[in-house]
Amino acid sequence: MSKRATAAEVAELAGVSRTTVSFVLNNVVGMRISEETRQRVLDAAIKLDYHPDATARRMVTGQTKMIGFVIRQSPDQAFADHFLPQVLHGMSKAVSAQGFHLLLEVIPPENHTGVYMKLINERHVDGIVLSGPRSDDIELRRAYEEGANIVMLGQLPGEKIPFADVNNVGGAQLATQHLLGLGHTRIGMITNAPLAYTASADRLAGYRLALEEAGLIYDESLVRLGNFTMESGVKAMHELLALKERPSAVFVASDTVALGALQAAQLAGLKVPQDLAVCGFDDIPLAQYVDPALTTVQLPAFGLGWAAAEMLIRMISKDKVKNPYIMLNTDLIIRNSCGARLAPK
Amino acid sequence: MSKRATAAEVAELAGVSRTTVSFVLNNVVGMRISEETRQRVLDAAIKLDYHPDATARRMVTGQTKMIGFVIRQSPDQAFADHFLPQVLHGMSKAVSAQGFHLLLEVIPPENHTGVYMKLINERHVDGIVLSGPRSDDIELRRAYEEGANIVMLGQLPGEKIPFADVNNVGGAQLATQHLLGLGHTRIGMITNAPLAYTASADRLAGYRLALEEAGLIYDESLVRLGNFTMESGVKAMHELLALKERPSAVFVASDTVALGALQAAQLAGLKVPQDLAVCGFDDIPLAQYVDPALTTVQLPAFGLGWAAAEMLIRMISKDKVKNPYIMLNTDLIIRNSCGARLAPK
DNA sequence: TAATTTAGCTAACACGTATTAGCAACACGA
DNA sequence: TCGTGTTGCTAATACGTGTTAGCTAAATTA
Repeated sequence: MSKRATAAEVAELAGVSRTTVSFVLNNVVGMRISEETRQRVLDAAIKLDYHPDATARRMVTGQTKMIGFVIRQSPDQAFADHFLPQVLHGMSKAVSAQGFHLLLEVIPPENHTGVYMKLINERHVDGIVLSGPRSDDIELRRAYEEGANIVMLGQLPGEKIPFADVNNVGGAQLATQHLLGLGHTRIGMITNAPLAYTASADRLAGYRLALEEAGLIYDESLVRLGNFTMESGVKAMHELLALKERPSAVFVASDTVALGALQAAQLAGLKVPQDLAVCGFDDIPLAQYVDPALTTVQLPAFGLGWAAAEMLIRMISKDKVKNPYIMLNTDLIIRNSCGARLAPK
Repeated sequence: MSKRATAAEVAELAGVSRTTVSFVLNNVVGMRISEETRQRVLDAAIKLDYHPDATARRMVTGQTKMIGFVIRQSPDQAFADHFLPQVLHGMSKAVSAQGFHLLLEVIPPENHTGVYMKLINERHVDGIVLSGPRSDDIELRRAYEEGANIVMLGQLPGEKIPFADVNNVGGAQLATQHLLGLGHTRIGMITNAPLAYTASADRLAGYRLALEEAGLIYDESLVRLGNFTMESGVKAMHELLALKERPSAVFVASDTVALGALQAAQLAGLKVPQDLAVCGFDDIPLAQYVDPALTTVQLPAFGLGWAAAEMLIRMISKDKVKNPYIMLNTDLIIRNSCGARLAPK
């Protein structure tokens, strides 16, 4: 590797001082440089293939121009999730548009939290986006209180830390309203996860809200809990179908769980959507390929990543962030499993 | 944000020199420090919540302890690919095991290549893993010749640049041998992409090799070209089935294309695998959910990421890399579409 | 002509660390 | 007493840049 050229060498070749080189190459305003000198410097820089050293620049500016993306989940889980790539894409776009770079860090939950705090403490980055925050993370809270630049992906109830999240309530409402609009009055629900998960509780709340807005009463006997897996969907649907007055539609707050639910319904001899309407949540890639194609709620994954990174960079730049709590809305993707494409009842 | 403590402040509090602080905190061997002094330094560091500044450390060591992962594809494409998350997972694991960090950079192909060379030129990273290298990338070649630490994910024919790649020949061979072992003698093939793509040509070569090893002659009329999409699979399969002597099995060198092929076969009234055996390539998540579940070749995505990062770090550390050309083998995942689970013919 | 401004540039400092060379005090053997 | 080690520490330098303060000579003004 040929030795790197420094600004000093450029200065020498151009016959000027290092300061002048800096002024020319950074286009510093207010500094009087003659056109001739400027050209000499530029020529020298090109001739020596000079590139300013990012580290030295970091040193003197005090800015790393880097943000960290910390994934605080089991790697297997985080990387299996189709959601992640799109979030990354959004972050990448926002970050590079601002001349920043993206540092990716995966911290298994069992690891001590200090591991990712090092990113901030040792000044590897100017701030972090934290995916999968945990409520028992005391170091996170302390870092925030000490003024660290942190944006969470997903919210922690009762915390004031800035976040970007999906409007789970609204999304569930959307799905439920859609089913209501198709004439269903007895609509079951299977959650995506135990209610300890904020997203899960919110989706249940959205379901309930839609029902009550429509003048229906919320009936707890129509609700079952899923836990991320297809199997939990099978079990839950099985129970719902065993009710003496079974629902004519089911909102499943997770596509994966919905796949299990679909399977259970078909196993019970029901045709979807003719005998039973089903609506999912997440819009996983698989959703459009299963039979019947799954009507579902699409999450703004790209937008979420983009918004989180954008807000973080604003915070770093000391720009005013009017509202550090971002909620992105969802879209309803209508396919075949809900019956909207059949003749209306 | 409370002011950061520096090593100098720790030194003052402990009543020693800054040098001593450095020796103690870095456990420098060969330096005689009395137990009492050592303790005083450690206490002071804790009391001041001291964390060494990564930037200053980079400055003096000349190492960034960072590697860049450059994705030189259209972001939409790169992030839609299920392959990426697993590769990232592998890299993340290798990288953190060596005390390195991972910088993620997405460069759309239309962008000037200089964009990612800045990562090296400006010393943001010690080396890069390049995904989706292009043969017309002259800056890449020049950087390599100048001694830059670069590992490619996937190979560029005729280049000496280190790479980690999947053994596409071997994988295709595996799939074809499997079909041969089931008694098929007239085996068609649909490629994953035009043959200009190395991976595509390699998979075709593996197919041919397996046939010839089995004493069969390679028949070009049984081969069709796919181009990444389901639609191309539909078309190709349609053509193969229209042959007057149609194949009894088809090896499709891409699961996505295979989905289209499956669809076409079923549309033609054929039952898979009874009437036609099909084998895919890639093992996309969908593969196990379609009906029939797709027999396919699984790529070592995690291993690929891990190996590439690992090798790069070795190069950076000036460790001898015995063989800078890594080829990882594939696994055959036997499901239902090939007929291996039926009674043997 | 003297005083002031201005154009065009540079000297010097700061950022926070790792590391080499060396210094003072003391112990020990001859 | 002198030389030779050894223990425990420190002074000083280097890394490559951004930036403030200031300097010289020429141009302008009074």
